[in-house]
Amino acid sequence: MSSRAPAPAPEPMRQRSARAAEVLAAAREILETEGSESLTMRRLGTKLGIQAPSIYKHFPNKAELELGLVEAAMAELGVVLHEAAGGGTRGAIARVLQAYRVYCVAHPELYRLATAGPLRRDAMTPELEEWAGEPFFLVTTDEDTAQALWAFAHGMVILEIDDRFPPDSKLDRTWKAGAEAFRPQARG
Amino acid sequence: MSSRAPAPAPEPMRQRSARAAEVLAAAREILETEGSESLTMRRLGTKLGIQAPSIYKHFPNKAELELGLVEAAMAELGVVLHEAAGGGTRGAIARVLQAYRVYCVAHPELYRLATAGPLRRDAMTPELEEWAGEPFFLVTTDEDTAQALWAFAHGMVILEIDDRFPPDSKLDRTWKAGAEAFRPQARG
DNA sequence: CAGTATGGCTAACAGCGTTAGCTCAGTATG
DNA sequence: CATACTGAGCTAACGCTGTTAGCCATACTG
Repeated sequence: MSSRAPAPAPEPMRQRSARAAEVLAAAREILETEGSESLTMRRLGTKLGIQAPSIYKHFPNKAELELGLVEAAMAELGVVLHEAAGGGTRGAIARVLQAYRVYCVAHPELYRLATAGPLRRDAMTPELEEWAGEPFFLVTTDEDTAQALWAFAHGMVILEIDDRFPPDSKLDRTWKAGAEAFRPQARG
Repeated sequence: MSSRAPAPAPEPMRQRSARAAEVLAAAREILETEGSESLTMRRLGTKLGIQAPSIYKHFPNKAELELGLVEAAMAELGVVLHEAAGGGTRGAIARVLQAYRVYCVAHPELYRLATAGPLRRDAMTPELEEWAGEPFFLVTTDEDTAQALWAFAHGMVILEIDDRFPPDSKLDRTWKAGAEAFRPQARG
């Protein structure tokens, strides 16, 4: 079905202290501008005008801090995808794929952090993941196809980000081929 | 076209000293049985009955050692895929996908190592990557679809390995939905 | 005013990849 | 045979990482 639940609101972000939010913002800036290898506790401390151990007054460990970044990324991506999924069934799959690509390629380090390795569902805001992925279900006819479409999108993005495709690849065409394959009706 | 080059032989592996091969084998065993976090120079040295710095007599650095593992994985995967692609066009896509899934899920740590982050093409055996991916071209009608199919397969595998799908997912059905979507003819 | 939380600090630890420099066995060469 | 060289091990150490312990000042709060 193309209409499921009425998009159950983006989930209230886990509330953090003002200083913790600053830490998170600084971490995000380091990650996005200098890469994941530069996101160290000491580097982060320097950016905040603080010593590294002081960060532990705001986050119990680095994993928890990264989890904050991941949640933010998933929330943002969810918004983008829901916007793309809304507004008519006509070409909805292509729109969602396009939105997915644009957001993820614009935030490669964040996306890699969010999708590398196992997901710590226990520690995450419940149902945030589910909500963010919902648009894929909204634009497909069944949930198997929705998951397959998501896998395609993720594969494309991560391979594009990591520069894994052959150097002369025309990725616009690859995305189009994928969107075509998943189009509900017979293809041309 | 479904018939391209006649599968240009699996590439001769870069020749290494006997001891280097032993190091590589030990590294692989650690990686596959204990996980990537356990693959440290000191742990590897212990397994070989050697001190960590001695490993540098055989490999210039850890990255080069890992690259050896990646090459081995790609060669093995290439063989598996070529076997699956051969033997008739009937259901070839499904067979290649199945082979991809079986091999990668059986070697999750190796696969993650091989596909995480940018690929160092300069240091790799030339065309090994191309050859390993060739089966996707052999079973599709055009190269855009081939790349899209590969992206789907990679997305599925990496998400499955990292346990990223919702807990109750029936992944057999998801794979089937993907194979169905990429089937050359109109779908049922 | 006393007490307690907040948020900094320094010193330090274990583990990581890696380098420098030594040694010793085996082989090849004069 | 003696010499030199090369391969492959060793220890000590460096700089980096995340993290802990313990100390101290400031600022609310009863």
